[in-house]
This record gives sequence, structure tokens and C-alpha cells, in this order.
Amino acid sequence: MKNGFEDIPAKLAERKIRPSIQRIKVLEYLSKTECHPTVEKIYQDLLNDIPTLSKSTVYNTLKLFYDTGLIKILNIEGYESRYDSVTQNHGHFICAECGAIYNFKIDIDLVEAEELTDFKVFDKNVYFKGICQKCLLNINLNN
Amino acid sequence: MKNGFEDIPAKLAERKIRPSIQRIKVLEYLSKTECHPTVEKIYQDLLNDIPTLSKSTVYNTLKLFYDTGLIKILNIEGYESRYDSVTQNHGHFICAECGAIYNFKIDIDLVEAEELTDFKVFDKNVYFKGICQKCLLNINLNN
DNA sequence: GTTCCTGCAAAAGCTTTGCAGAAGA
DNA sequence: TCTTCTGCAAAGCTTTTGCAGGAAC
Repeated sequence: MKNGFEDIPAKLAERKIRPSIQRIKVLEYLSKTECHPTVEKIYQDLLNDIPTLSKSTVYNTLKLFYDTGLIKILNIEGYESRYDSVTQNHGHFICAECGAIYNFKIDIDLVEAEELTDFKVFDKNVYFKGICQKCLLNINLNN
Repeated sequence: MKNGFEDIPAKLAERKIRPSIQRIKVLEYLSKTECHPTVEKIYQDLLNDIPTLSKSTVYNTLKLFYDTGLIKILNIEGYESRYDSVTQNHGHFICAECGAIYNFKIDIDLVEAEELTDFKVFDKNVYFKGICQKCLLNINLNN
């Protein structure tokens, strides 16, 4: 099964991005994780591997990946951006209680808008807000 | 035809919000406009009416409206938030070329995710990115 | 009189920019 | 050697917070 994780340098080469260790680690990290990390989290977690890493580099790298279509930027809660490696079609659910973000499968191609026939659409996003199962349980327990 | 614009003070009263002139003007402005303004734009445009208006008040007011469900916050392009009065079901299209945001009709209730059956979903959002008709024309003309 | 609201200033936090040094071709 | 990349520091911008004065009830 493909998980987009096997050959990071090849992925970079496809986009003609020079495979520095920083770039490999960032893309590897994003391919492994499903938690839609913030820049801060990416930075902190990679400091173990690359002690001299700078946050600027993380920003630069993420911008480069975004511009070349390797990742998506999620701005679903304002302020801090979150990053998601581009995989299959999925939507995002954000819990208003705990802030966690869940993926859910959705066939985004089925979401159509006839008013946009003369527009070129190259990215479709669906996100829901609500309260996740875990927090619902906690709320019930406390009442 | 209802356009959500006729009785702003009543709308505020429904939510038990004291109808200060600042709040009335902000909600009136959001009900009138369809351009999903930023805080800066709201602030600048209202300065004509209320010369002593402070940006803090705009922030406070928008937060209050958001918390009581009067408006939606759009974070579709990171950094600056945009604000939208809650009306009927619609999605948002953002042009990657000129940054303009268009509304389009969509029956959001049709967008479902079976994985979220144990979740409480109270807000669904759909937004597309691409190039708008206007910019497509310009690009064609210049080639 | 008491509560709530406004607006100024300052602080906080995320992101971008500039630049010198290092690494890679 | 020349180009590209990294990382530090500083700047830029949006948003939040604290607080004193004012308005509403």
C-alpha cells in the first residue's frame, strides 16, 4: 500500500527541489503524521533530529512545498496555520472544544457549483466544525 | 424579500446584545456588503460614520457576533480573517490571482460524512480555490 | 450606584524579510 | 566560482489584553 512515505527524495526531485536534509525531514514528518501540525510543532519535533534547525527554514520549506503543490495549508481556525501533506480526498473536522482536527473521507469531486462554470477550480475544501465524540463523552460524564 | 438588513436592533435584541451605535453599524455593514471584508476594511469604512471608532471595538464586536452566531469567520487565506454575515447556505470561491472572494450557492446539508456519526456537527464550510472568470479573461488577452 | 461598553496603548504571537555565512554543484 | 540554502535577528502585521473613562440602566 502506498502511503506517500517511501521515497521522499524522489518526491522532491519530481518537483525539482534540491533535497536538503531539512526539506527531507519536513516532508517526511508531514507524510508520517495525520495531526495537521502547526509550524511550532513541526519545528519542535524536528529539533531532535536537526538541533540547529531554524524556524525560518521551516517556514521557507513549507512555503516552497505549498507553492509546488506538495502540501496544503489549513487555515480553519485563524491565527496559526496548519499543514497537511496532500493525499487523497478528505475533509476536515475541527472540534470547538479541544481543538483537535480529524480527517474524514469525502468525495470532493461530487461537490459541485454550477455558478462556477466559467471559473477554473483547482482546489476544493470541506471542513466542519462541532464537538468530537471524545469531548461529547466528557461533557456527558460531567453532568 | 428578506435580506437580513431591515431591523438590526431587533436582531441584536434577539441575542440579548445591547444595541450600541457601534454594534448596529457593524452588523448593518456586514448585512449590506457581500465582499467578506477584513477588520481593516470594516474599520476604515465605518470611520466615516463614527470618527472616534477604535479597532479594538471592531474586534470586540465581531467576536461577540461570532460567539452568538450572528456572523461567520472566514480564514480561507491565512493571516487576515474575513467576516461574513450568516445568511443562507453558500460556499466561497477565492481567486488565487486577484484575491477576490465569490459566494456560490450550495446545499451544504447534502455534504455528509458517515464517519462523523458520533460527532456533533454544527457548522459546515465549503470553499474552492482557483482563478475567477475575470482573471481568466485577462490572462487570455495578454497571451 | 452598578454594570457594561468604548477606545487608547501596550503586549503577544505568527509570519516575513534581510543578510551573512555555509553548503552544494 | 557561482548559485542556492540555512539560520539568526529584526521587522511587520494581525489580534488580544489591560485599564481608565464614559455611557446605559
